[in-house]
Amino acid sequence: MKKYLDVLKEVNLFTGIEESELQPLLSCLSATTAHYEKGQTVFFSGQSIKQFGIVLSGQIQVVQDDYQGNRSIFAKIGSGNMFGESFACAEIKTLPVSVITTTGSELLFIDCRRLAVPCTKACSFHSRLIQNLLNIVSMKNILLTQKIEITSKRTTREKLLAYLSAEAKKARSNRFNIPFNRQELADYLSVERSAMSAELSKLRNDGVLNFHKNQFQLL
Amino acid sequence: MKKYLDVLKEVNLFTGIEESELQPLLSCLSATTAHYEKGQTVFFSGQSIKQFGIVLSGQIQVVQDDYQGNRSIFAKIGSGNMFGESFACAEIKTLPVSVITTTGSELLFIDCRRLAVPCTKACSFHSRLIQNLLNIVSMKNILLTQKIEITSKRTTREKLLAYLSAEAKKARSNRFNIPFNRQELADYLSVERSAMSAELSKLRNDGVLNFHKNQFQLL
DNA sequence: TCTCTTTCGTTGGAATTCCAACAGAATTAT
DNA sequence: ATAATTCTGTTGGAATTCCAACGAAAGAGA
Repeated sequence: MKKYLDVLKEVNLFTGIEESELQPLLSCLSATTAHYEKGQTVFFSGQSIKQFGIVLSGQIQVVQDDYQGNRSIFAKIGSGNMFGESFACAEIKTLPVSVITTTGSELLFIDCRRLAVPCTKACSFHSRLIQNLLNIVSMKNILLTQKIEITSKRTTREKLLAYLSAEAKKARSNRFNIPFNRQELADYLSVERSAMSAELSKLRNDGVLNFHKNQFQLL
Repeated sequence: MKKYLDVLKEVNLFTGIEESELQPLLSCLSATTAHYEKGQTVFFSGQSIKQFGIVLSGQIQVVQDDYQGNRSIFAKIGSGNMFGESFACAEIKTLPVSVITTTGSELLFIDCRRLAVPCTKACSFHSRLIQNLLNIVSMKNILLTQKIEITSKRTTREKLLAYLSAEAKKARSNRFNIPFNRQELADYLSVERSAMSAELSKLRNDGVLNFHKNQFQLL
């Protein structure tokens, strides 16, 4: 666990927690780690979860597949970030999404109830963690609201522009990289890959943007 | 404020709070009420909010309008429910949505920071409220995820079926009422109203469902 | 370096949505 | 009760997306 302390101290769940408190905290919470290979399913759609995860290394995606084989990507989550926290907190009976690894990954798992309920040791950090968790879940809601802004656009062109504008704003530059390949971007925008490529080419020909692989520039 | 105690004690923010504690709690939090007429804007897109609202009576919608005049409805919220809590908790600088009343409404406003930070009186309910708020924000997260499930479908037919199936599940019956008129339903599903009506007619002719106004039955 | 696999962009046809316009039904206001 | 307004469903054409197929470019593995 020590090898990941550098990662963990940057996790916003632990904001305001002294570095020296991290190890006892994780012990108190019975946190566990697990290694996953690329392409493995961490949480299956339909299951009930009580633990959420933190990505120590690697990358995961939150996805939903329909019966026709269309995949929707809800989010891509990298090192130092959390996943599944809302479902674990709400104690939902059937997870509506799956969580899969897109690279080999080390993941940390924490039981939500143990975090939220003060233990017999009356550890002082429980209330700090709950405050932090409230802030994190609120921020996730804002990200989901932004995703709805994108998926509720009527045309592929509008979805692309909404997404790329948001990425530019996040990068504070009109030159930025996106974290998806073409198929993943199409799945994130819920459109068809080849039609999206055609639309990207049109946008370039119209002088709206330039791109090369995952590098984009808004003009 | 007394007239709404019956409503307030059912609000899940106050779960586990004694009815006798409600009035002092609201005083401690400097909660305020306001009356809005139908069609008024409660929160404007772009503003920064520190307070969230509780609907005492009436109904509000969370919406987003684009420059072409297309409206997306994110949610419709009625009596006894909260709105804006994720944005207030996260202290976001620019609200990405607007909140408007669809009927005359009485709304209660609570400052998120006052709720989350124990006051000088060391009132005991702050930690209970934060636990409740975490649960509520998590549940909102799940509702947003369910909305993305709908808006990420590729066809109007699929969006309708996804939405109506979810409403049936919520009603625990294949006969149920939906809370929208046709234009509102189209805005909620992010599709065009007349095309959606045509698709509803097709679904009825295909023997998939029956409907009359806002009454639906899945076959 | 070569071979195999994956990714990306293009294309044309089928499917679907959007849009404007309209008429009739339902609702609201007088 | 009547008039005005709003809501709903229909229609046809334009616009757009999906889809399958394909070839070229890029990347990975031997």
